[in-house]
Amino acid sequence: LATEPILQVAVPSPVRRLFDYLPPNDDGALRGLRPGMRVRVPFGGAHKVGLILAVATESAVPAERLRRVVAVLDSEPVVPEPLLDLVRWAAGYYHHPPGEVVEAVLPRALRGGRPATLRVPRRWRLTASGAGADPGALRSAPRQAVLLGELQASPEGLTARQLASHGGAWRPALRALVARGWVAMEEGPCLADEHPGEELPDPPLNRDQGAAVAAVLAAPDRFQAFLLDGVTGSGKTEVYLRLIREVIGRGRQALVLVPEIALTPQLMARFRQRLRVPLAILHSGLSDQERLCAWLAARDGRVGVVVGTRSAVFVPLARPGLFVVDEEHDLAFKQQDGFRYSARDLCVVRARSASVPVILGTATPSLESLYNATRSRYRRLVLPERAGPATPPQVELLDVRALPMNDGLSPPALRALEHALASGGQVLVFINRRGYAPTLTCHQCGWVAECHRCDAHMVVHQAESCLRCHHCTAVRALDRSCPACGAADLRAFGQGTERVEAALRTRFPDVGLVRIDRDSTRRRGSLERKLADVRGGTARILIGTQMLAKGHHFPDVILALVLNADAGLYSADFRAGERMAQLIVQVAGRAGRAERPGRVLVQTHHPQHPYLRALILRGYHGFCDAALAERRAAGFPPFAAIALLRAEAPRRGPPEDFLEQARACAEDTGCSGVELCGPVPAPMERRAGRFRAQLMVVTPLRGDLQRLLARWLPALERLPATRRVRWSLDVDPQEVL
DNA sequence: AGCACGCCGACT
DNA sequence: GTCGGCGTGCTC
Repeated sequence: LATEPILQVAVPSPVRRLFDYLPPNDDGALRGLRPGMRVRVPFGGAHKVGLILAVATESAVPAERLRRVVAVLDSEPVVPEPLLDLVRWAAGYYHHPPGEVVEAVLPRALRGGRPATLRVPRRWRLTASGAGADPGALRSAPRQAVLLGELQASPEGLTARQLASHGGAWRPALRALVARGWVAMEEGPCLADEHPGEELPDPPLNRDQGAAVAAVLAAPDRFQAFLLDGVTGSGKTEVYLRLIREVIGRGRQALVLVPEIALTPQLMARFRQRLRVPLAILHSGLSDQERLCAWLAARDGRVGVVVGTRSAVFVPLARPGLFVVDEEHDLAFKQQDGFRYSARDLCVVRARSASVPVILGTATPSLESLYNATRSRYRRLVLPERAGPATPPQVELLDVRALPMNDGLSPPALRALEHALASGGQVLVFINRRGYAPTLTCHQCGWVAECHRCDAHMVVHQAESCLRCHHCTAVRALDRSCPACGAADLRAFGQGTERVEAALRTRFPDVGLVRIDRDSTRRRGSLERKLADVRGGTARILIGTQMLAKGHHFPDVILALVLNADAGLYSADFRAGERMAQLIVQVAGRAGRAERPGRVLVQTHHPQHPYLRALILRGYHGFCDAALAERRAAGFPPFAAIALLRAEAPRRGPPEDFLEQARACAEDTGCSGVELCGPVPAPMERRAGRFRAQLMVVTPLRGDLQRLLARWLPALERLPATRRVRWSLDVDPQEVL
């Protein structure tokens, strides 16, 4: 039949295109085949579950090669149209196979082709008022009375199946009990309790907060991106809360993205106290069913707010009203493998197509966002003051050149530490390296413990008595004598959190101390326990990696020491300086309150470095001015758009061959305004046993980059050399390593 | 990515 | 004589 529709399907495969199929043979299947429905299709030898992205009237594929859909898996689209738009946009922008983009969007529970319904049955249980209800009020409603009695006997709630097993027309009675407010339906563990006992009163907004709220509410039905640039403690969350409540009041939903799971509970707790709507959490720690539950609830408009990490940017929303990206500068919003999307950037794209505001909040804006604000693409809202009675900490450089160092601590740093402890305060020691020491070396022959699979040193982990590679999974026993010369004179060089902890325990044996890093918080609940020790005052010295710099506030910390800031100054990655500045400011933001302003000491061997000087003398925005001037001069982002083509293989040759051919392909496209850098070996060429190389594409104009990529990728895919490497394209890479 | 097909070495 | 190596090509 000439009139048969052609279904353009995204099939899970690394191929950068859609596949055309004919509708299934069974009768009636033609009715309403629409984009967003899942279909089972023959693909190669097997069957796969794909998603219809478009329905066309004709195909470029010869009719004899078209195959038929085996089954249509949904009677209604599972993915609503606005989210399909995001899929199409993202697949185009990131030049990623649409089938893999769909995999990122669809909850795992829907990828296998099972019906888009929860297997966790709904339950009904008594509410607080239902538990205290007087059964006498139900004298004229015997069914309700029976039902109430059954529910009273089952505090964990009853499912529809359980209720039906008692026979009779239970549904009207149940509906009546729900209407009385005595019984509530429950979806499952992913949805937070629907109604908190009491809504806390609003704290007053200060002038800047009020202005920020008013600015966003001035046009709630129009797309506008706001950069909420507020120092730590300035009350950004309160601004989000007020806006979210307005949005909910208008019957709309809000999506709030946070960089990591650890930050969701505190934000949820706060939202729960203040918002009388069902909330959903979405992060990688959920089970498939919990995730599906939250996803469906958001899609069907049954929750007012979704709080989630990176992948939550793909949650469908029935009535979006506001998007919030908290800590927008955080690297965690960029997926670092596979489909390398930026959740922050996609959030802005979503807001634009939904015609609603998006707020990017942070104390340390990324240079991209700051630049967007100066170009008026974003509107900047500033919260310059801490909301409570706190004063910003004083940041000072500590020139440690030629000073005798004790386990990474200089004498002035130790004196400051002693002084702070003596005056009854807490101290935070920040060192961005876990383990005991980054190097183990033989003092007799110079042998260094290296990873067999990476171009990296093994890190000494004293507590586990082992050597670990921080770039792959390699672990081995700590050598007792030198494997090269046999001498029993191995020494650990450099410092990690574990060593600083040991040194400070020896020096301050009577002072409570906690170490917070990935190693010491691996066990469930241990982070919470440590944070409780800090808040309760039993721990007065906190040592940790950047885990410590995120989210938590420690009001009794009156001194923060940054031990190794220099790592960010001379890195191969042009963003390293920006990350260092953000980290220092974030660490500084953890400390101090009004009566005890905090002090931050940054140890450095480069006190004259322009980045550090700008940061100390003129604050974070002073640093940004300096860094932006340098980026402009170098022609780097945000003054250019870049993409990185990476390749890796077990041997050294193939990645460079492939990238060399890729470079030739790029030149053959004849695109102008494009600069190709490389191919060059990655800064750590061998990692986990694989050799890595990269080719960077730089264009002053973003449009030129997209034009090039659109022509380049099809040519790249045809290159025979792709067979011998694993390759990937990273548009807007965050780590150029 | 999988999975086919296809052309050259060590085994029953 | 075959089982099987992984090089190349395709998936509507």
